[in-house]
Amino acid sequence: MTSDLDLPDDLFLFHPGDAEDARRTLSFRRTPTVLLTFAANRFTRLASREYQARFGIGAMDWRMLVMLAREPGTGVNHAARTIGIDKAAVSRSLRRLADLGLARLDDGSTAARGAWRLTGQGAALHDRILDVALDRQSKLLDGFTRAEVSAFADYLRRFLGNLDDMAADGTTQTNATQRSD
Amino acid sequence: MTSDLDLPDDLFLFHPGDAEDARRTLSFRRTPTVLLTFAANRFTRLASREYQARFGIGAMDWRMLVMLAREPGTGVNHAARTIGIDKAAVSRSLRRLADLGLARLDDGSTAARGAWRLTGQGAALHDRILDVALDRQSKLLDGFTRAEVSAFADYLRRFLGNLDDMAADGTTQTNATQRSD
DNA sequence: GACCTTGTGTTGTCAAGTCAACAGGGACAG
DNA sequence: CTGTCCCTGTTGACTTGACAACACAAGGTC
Repeated sequence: MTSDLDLPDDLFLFHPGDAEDARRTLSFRRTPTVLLTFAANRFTRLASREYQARFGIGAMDWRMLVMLAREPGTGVNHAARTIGIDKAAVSRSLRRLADLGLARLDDGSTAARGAWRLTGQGAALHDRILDVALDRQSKLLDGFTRAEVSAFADYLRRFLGNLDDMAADGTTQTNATQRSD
Repeated sequence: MTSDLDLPDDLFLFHPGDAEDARRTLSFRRTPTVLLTFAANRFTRLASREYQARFGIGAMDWRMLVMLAREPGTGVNHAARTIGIDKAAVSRSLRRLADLGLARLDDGSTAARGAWRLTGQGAALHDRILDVALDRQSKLLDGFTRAEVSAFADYLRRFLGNLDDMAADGTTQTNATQRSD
């Protein structure tokens, strides 16, 4: 609990300089949660548009491709918990991917416990988009040293951990996101 | 352009260990854009739910309260550019806030160029939520030193800057988010 | 003053994701 | 074997934000 000592609220507040009738409120430039939200929204929107235009799938479907590339045989629930979105959205995304011929159910899998994997076509598309995604990311991390990138990722992981703690406090059901590798 | 030298793609890749049929793809733990998206999605969802339950407004409306607290007399377009979301969403949010008696148009402002500000009730609600928001954020930054928080914010700002550059490259219209304070 | 241009705000439509309710299969106790 | 419980996945209703098209006022030019 170092935060109470080291992080006075004042650090994050915007103080109306020449006053008029502005109020004491959040600083946009110094408040991590604000910056985080801005950055993620803009990033997702841009990526979604580009992937849709170039490859015909959205950002959500791309995430599912990665998920299936990483863990063939994944089910809806596991995927939803891993990437932290609703299982309904996952279910619909998988249906889209199946319709496009990019993913399929394992032969032995029932409707109740589906095991999904990429088709050959899906794997090929995944590899193509992966190149683009890495290129985009390298542009977005332009100017970062390797150590800074590591620190950035470390901060985000810790933030996510605290987020899981907070979510676990609020609800009985432990719905915390699973993260591996 | 240090990134090309310092950031080999390999840094971000997940390598299937015991192989089976997993593919080379993005690492979830080490890829900043992935972590960023996860963190922001989960944060917004949790915050939205809590604010809705406790105060009857969503995360979007809360952002507008902050915007109006910071710059009374703001118009739809300026607000949309500042907080980086669509002006249509801003327009509808302002209507909601007006219906709730939390915001109002300046007396002298026309429909075409509206100047919005908080009502007394809106200002009071803003101050109440601000306390909650600061408390939430302090929980989420638990374990961070002051220096780390600064570095975190700095990375996010730089990321956002690169994002704006990328968006500017893609489109003629310079739609970059304005950030002040 | 009439015209054009520009910027602002509103609205219709669509896609995406969440929540809640439900269907259906497995596992397990008796 | 059978009933119960739990877990998984699907679907419908709803909310939110994005995109695009439009209406409209303001300002400048001739």
